[in-house]
Amino acid sequence: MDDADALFKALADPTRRALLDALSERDGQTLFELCARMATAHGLTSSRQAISQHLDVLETAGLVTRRREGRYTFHDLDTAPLAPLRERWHHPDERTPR
Amino acid sequence: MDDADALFKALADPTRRALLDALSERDGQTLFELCARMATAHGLTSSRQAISQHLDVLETAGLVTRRREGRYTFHDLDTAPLAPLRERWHHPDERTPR
DNA sequence: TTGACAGGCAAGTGCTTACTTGCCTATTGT
DNA sequence: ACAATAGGCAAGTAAGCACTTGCCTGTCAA
Repeated sequence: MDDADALFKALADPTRRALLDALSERDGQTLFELCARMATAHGLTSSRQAISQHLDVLETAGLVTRRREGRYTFHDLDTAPLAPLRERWHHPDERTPR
Repeated sequence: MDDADALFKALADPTRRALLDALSERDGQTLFELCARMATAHGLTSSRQAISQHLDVLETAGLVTRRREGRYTFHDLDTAPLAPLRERWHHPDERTPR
């Protein structure tokens, strides 16, 4: 699975996109913080394990990095893999609609 | 399924992304043209029906429009649904890495 | 008119994936 | 020390999805 495939597969799930939303508001959230935030702010009722597995996928895609400190694991957003996505299929000058 | 979900699901498959690539090079291709292009330029060995179903998904996501003329169905790319994708999760001014 | 061409429709199949369940490890506060 | 906290690991399940198979419709050229 190449990088692009991992990236787009990661973005395909609404829960994972909500996680990126949550992390874009504030970096360094723990798994439990993200679980609470999903339940409240995003109205999702996902279990801890489900969220953890989603974070695994996001980490594989390079969108999330983890750093462990003591018994806490903090999650940070990395938007770098999204950069090539903006270039692709985006040539408004080349195709003027009407 | 909301719009964003349809969009990201559509982008999740590599064959569908290749179809968007092919259509971004030239609009107005027929199903058989796209089949041939997938086989040659993109090295994919997908059947006609498979490609057709992929185009259904892309059409649902609003990324491809179809126009029928006689016995031909021409396919056009529409990048408009991709626009909100550029804004989301990308605020480089708000998060300066390092 | 008849056959070839371009495409549509729908059911079935097998793999992927999101989620659960159950248990385990490590760290911290009292 | 011990219980609570924070999280990891792995197998099982059920739904989704990509693809095939088979057949049908509409269009055009000879």
